[in-house]
Amino acid sequence: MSSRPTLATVARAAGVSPQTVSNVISNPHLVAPATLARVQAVIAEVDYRPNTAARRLRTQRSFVLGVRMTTDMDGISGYVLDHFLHAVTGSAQRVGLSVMLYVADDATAEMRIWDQLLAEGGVDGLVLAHTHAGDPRIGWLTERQVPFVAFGRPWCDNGSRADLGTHAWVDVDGRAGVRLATEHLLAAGHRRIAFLGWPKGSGVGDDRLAGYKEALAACDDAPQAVVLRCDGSVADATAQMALALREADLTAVVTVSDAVALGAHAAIREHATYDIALIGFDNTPVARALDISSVDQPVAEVAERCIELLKQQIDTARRRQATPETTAERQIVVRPRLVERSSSRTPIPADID
Amino acid sequence: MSSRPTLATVARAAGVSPQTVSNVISNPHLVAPATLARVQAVIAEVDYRPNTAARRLRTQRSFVLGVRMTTDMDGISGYVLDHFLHAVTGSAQRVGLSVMLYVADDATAEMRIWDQLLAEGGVDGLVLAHTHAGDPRIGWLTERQVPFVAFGRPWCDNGSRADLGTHAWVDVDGRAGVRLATEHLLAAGHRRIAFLGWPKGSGVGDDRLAGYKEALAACDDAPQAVVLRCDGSVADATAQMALALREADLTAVVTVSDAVALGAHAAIREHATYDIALIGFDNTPVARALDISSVDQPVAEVAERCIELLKQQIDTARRRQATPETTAERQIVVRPRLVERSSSRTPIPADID
DNA sequence: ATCGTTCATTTGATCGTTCCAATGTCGATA
DNA sequence: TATCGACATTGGAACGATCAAATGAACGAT
Repeated sequence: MSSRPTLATVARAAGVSPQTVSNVISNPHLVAPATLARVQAVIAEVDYRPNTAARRLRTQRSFVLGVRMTTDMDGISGYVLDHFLHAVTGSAQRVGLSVMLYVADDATAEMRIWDQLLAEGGVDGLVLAHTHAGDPRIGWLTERQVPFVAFGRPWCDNGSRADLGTHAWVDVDGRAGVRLATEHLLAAGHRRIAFLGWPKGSGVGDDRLAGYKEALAACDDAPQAVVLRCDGSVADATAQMALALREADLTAVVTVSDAVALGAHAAIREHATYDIALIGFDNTPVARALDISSVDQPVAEVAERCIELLKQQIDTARRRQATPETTAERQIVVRPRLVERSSSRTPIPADID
Repeated sequence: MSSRPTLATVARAAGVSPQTVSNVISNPHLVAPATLARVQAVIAEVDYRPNTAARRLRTQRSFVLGVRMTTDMDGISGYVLDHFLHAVTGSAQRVGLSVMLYVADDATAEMRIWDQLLAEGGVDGLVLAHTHAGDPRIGWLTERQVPFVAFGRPWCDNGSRADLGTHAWVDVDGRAGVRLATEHLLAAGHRRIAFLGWPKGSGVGDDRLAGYKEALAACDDAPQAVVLRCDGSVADATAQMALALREADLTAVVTVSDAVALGAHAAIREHATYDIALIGFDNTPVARALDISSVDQPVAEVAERCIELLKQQIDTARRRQATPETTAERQIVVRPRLVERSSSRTPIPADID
């Protein structure tokens, strides 16, 4: 009934003290080369693995990140968060951290859970998503000096974009993404391009819309902007798109999301007399399935950056230093890319324009 | 600079020994009512929380479950696993366990990670998905007596259904689900119902197909079975459905998945001269968005059962008893339900039949 | 009055690691 | 030769809880 080897076991076998074995594992540079090799050989031979519970107790660190498990009822866009979570787990794993999930019904419940996790020493840091300006959670974490990073800027949902906070976040440049999509259509010769977005006032939605306008403004021909809006659901997207098809002579549409693109797709199939180019946003399986071009969020890169920022905070917080980086260095925007599919390669009708 | 209170702190304040405080928390029934109340008052007052690292070190348990984070490239069906993960996290949380994620590229990598997690004392048990007959992982875990439970039966993918293993699993009765869907259509008067499934040989797919056949066989009118197959992709589903529409006079279709339903939906919209009833499987956001009826997998219940089974194993494994339950008691099948939407309420054309 | 039980509580050891400070060794410098 | 500093290693304590066994008190049975 031999139980797992411990530091002491290895130490005895290698003829050194437990502390030296500990150093071999955590601070190899403190150990003389010859000793290092010998101890490492013993470690390999007896298949020693450090006990994380003991390490956590002694170091007062958990090496664990907390992430809230959400299920967007909207669903189609939940895909992005799902992939983000996957990427975060991978990135964390690579730097010796692990990801622990929790669920909470609302912000209050979430803070209650944090309180517990932090008090019990369950987590060293947190990864957030869906932050908004004035989000109580941000203040809560900041006050308590809890290391955390958010996926997404804390947009103001009233339309203003004053305060992007001082906390660490990583976001995808939605404006650049939509601009990319619009420019792609312009380059293909389209001159009657609509943008089908969300209601005015959503930070993310307005940002993406801005990208559309920028692209048009930068175009020599200066085509007229056609801004359509829907509530974000597939059904309403279909309705609004159908309506627009009756009134305007469009050759292309850029949508604020793939859910909306799906709705637009249906309307086009049903009501358009000729094929209309379509580009969505998020590059979800639905877009892939229906061969709809879409703007792809580089979630893997976002995740990698998040973990970097978080690890920095955790490491410096431990040494009780003030965080040295400036706010700007802790707020990162990454560029999305356009995934071209057949939906944006439709021929432009000759009799239009 | 007051750090968090410990057992000793509380013990001193309450005038008892640390062990008594420990009992108040973990075994209240061992403590006299008066003492219990007094200690609990102190605990509340100083806001004491037990340190998990210390508990884990002493008890040699982690109270953590490992779950592999996957991202189905198929995507649309990834939705089910996503919700399952959410539910598992919630159920675990409710019984004092937490969920830790890890990623792995293949079964070998996964076992390597397990080896590490188990050796380091990182997890007490595992939750698996996507098991199949002869899955090397099942043997690996069984040999090492690691508590685990799987979502889904370990189907044989060669068509036989001999061995469902002796390990614990919870699955959704796909056959019953499709039978439910088919019966619903039969009750509505449909007599020309097709089933659009996956290629022969997939355990899950064949099981669902069996439900279709059962329903038809149980019907007095005994309509003819029309079994269509596609590779599971949206595109191929569209193609196969379009083909079938040209050859057979169908009034309704049941599909093996929502991805396939999406494809069928497109084909119907494009090629059918009259509206054809449609029922999918998985009740994903896509089905909801397009108002397609679908068979809903009760993932919350599956998760709850999984956690129950797992907790049992963990608790008994710790006491080094042989697991008392029989295999049958550790293999649970739960029934899905049909979510009716407009896609299955289409009128039946009069000139057919 | 003594003994044996049960119940409530305490004592002391232990889980496996890392922190902190001390020790010993060596070569370089004065 | 004595002193210093840099380096390699060690000893002892501590992290905060629980286990296992011992103690003490209360109480009915003998």
